[in-house]
Amino acid sequence: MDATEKKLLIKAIYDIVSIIPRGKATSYGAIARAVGYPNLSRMVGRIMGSGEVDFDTVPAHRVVNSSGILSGRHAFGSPGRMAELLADEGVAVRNNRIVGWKNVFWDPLTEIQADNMPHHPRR
DNA sequence: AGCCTGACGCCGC
DNA sequence: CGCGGCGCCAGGC
Repeated sequence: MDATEKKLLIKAIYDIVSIIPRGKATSYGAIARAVGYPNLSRMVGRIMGSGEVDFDTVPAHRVVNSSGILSGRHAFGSPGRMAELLADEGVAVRNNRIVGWKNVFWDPLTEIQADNMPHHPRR
């Protein structure tokens, strides 16, 4: 993967993360699939934790692993900060894991398609 | 080039 | 549900 491709990939990832709704969360793998690189879930995590992400504009706290576990919590300053940010949005966290993960999970692929069909109800 | 690491994910037990 | 094992792949050394 050359520098140009990587740059585009990073932008695509930021775009996805930026539209994760409040009260929802998605996973590294789901983002990787949405941007067309299904095998690069690890790289999504690497980028989120690279220190280059502006947490004020990119809601990185809404990205967890496929089980709903806050695997990136150590990058938020204090240990409980990530859970705190989620709690403020109505997402409960217990033992570093999102409570009711299946219902909180927001899949970029299916949800973005729903956004493009304004004449049909979407949740 | 080889070796190790890791905000990952899937499967089996 | 937890845990280990394995596949995955970019980056750092």
